[in-house]
Amino acid sequence: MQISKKCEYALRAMYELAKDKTNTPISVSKIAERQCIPYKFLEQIFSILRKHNLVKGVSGKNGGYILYSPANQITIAEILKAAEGNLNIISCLQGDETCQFFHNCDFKNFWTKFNAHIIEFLNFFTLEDIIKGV
Amino acid sequence: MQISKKCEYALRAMYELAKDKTNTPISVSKIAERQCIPYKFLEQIFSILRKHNLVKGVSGKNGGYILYSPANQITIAEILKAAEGNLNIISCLQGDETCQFFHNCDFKNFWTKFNAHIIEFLNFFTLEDIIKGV
DNA sequence: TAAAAACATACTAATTTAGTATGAATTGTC
DNA sequence: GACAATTCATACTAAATTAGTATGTTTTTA
Repeated sequence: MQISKKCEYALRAMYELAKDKTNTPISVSKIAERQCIPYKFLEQIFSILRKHNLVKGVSGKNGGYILYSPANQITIAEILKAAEGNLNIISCLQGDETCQFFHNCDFKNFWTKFNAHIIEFLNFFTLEDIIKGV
Repeated sequence: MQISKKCEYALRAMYELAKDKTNTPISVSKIAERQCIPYKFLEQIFSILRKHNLVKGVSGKNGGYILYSPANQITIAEILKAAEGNLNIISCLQGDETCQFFHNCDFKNFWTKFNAHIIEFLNFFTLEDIIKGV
């Protein structure tokens, strides 16, 4: 039940982009430095964020990344989902049928509600909210 | 952000005890069999649950475990917290000062709220609720 | 006294997480 | 056109965590 470094870094990186109002690309190295994130690890994370259309990459000199959408339209859920792959708290919720009790599970209702509760929260807040201090 | 097997097993084990209305001890081996949990792993889990006063152990032949309190007084939060050690979603919330931003973190408000949201949910439901179908 | 159980602790194997390494492709500047 | 700064791509490795085993001792009932 821990938030991974990857998720934390993804959020912090997106936050750095969101804070910048110049709308010019910011390089991975600058963000890595500002947020104390290992450079090469962050490069990987940006690659994922780009593939999920959360950022746009600008190649070449003076290149970098910018947000794909306005900060008030990017939810925390989207960022975490991209970084983590999914937002399911337990594998049966993503269709892992290897569980003995997959088709008759006394906990499925509970897990489903719990997961929905979490996702509802993460969907509610955007990057803009973090900038405003939550 | 995944629920560990340990947590899942702890919940299932507690649930097995809660379902039994005879109030006589149930052995680890019976619960392991009923819930398809590796026996020795489950023994360890019960040891933890006992230390957290969630179950009482009865040694010797015909021994086993019984719930420490009525099922409607044992919350899911208590069980998960015992199994996991804590319910913090991110290490800074449990006082990990190694983070660069420990004293000035733009995300602390958000994580605190998120964590509270999760714990509130887990505190609300008891074992009895699971038996009733959530 | 034998069997069935909890209780204790150390070890190991598997998996996931976090991070490195290497290099190709793109683009602006001199 | 060369060079530098950047993204983009992919494979590898090291550290940490999770999941599970192994080897006992102690307690209690029949």
